[in-house]
Amino acid sequence: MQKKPVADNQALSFDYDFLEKLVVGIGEVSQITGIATRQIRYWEDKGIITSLTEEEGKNRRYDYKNIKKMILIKEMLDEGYTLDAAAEKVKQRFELLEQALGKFAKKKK
Amino acid sequence: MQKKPVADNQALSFDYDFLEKLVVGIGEVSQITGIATRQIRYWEDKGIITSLTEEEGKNRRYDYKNIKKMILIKEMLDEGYTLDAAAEKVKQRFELLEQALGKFAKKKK
DNA sequence: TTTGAATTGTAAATTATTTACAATAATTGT
DNA sequence: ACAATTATTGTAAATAATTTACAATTCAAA
Repeated sequence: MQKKPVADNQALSFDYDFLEKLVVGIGEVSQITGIATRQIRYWEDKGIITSLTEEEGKNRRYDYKNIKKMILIKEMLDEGYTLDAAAEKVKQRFELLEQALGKFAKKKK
Repeated sequence: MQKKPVADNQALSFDYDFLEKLVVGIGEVSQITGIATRQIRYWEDKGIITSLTEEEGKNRRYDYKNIKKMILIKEMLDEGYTLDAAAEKVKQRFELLEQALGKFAKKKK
C-alpha cells in the first residue's frame, strides 16, 4: 500500500507544522494586521508582545502567536479597552489556550 | 445570549482568515523553509513560483500558497525529481486543491 | 490644567534585499 | 570524452526597510 503524499493530509486540517515554523518581519506583520510598525515597536517596548530577535540591532521577527495577539489587542482597542486592559485579557486568553493545546500536543509525540 | 469571542472559534479550526492575509518576506521564507534566498529568487525567475511584489526593485513578498509550493518542491528535489518535474507535479496538485477548496469557499459566502 | 497613557515623527546608522553579471557544479545526450 | 543544458551559487553596488533614540503630540481622566 502506497503512502499518501504529505500535502493531502495537511490541506484540510490545521497546518501546525507550518504555523510552528512561521516567522514574519515587522513590515509584513503591519501589512497583515493593519497596525503601524511604530505602534508594534511601542507595544513590544511595553512588554505586551515579544519578538524572536536574536541580537539587538537585528530585525524583529514575530511568530504566529504574537501576531494573533496583536490582532486581538487591536480589536479590543477598537472596542474601547485601554491598552493595558486589552493586553491583560489577551494574556489570560492565551494562557487558557496554551493549557488546552499543551495537553493535546503531548498526545501526539 | 452573548456572542462568543472570535478567537475561540479559530483556535481549533483552520485559520483561513489569517492565512489569506499572510505575507512573508524572502528572508523569513528562507528561515521557514530552509531554502536559500538565492535559490528562491532563481525559482521565481524560472516562473515556478510567484511573488506579490508590486513594483520592481521593491522587496519580494510571498503568500501561503507559494511558501507551501516551495516546501513541496524542496521535498521532491530531495526525493530525486528534477526541478521542472517537481514544479509540474506541484502545479497539478495545487490545481486540484484549488478546485476542491474553491467549491468549499463558495458555500461560505 | 496637570498627569499619565498612547501614539506618532524623524534622523542617522545599520541591516537586508535587489538586480545584474558571472562562475561553478551536475547531469544528459552524442 | 565532450558539449550542451540544467541547477545552483557568488558577489558588488544600489536601494529598500528596519533599528534605536530622542522628542513631540494627542487624548482622556482626575
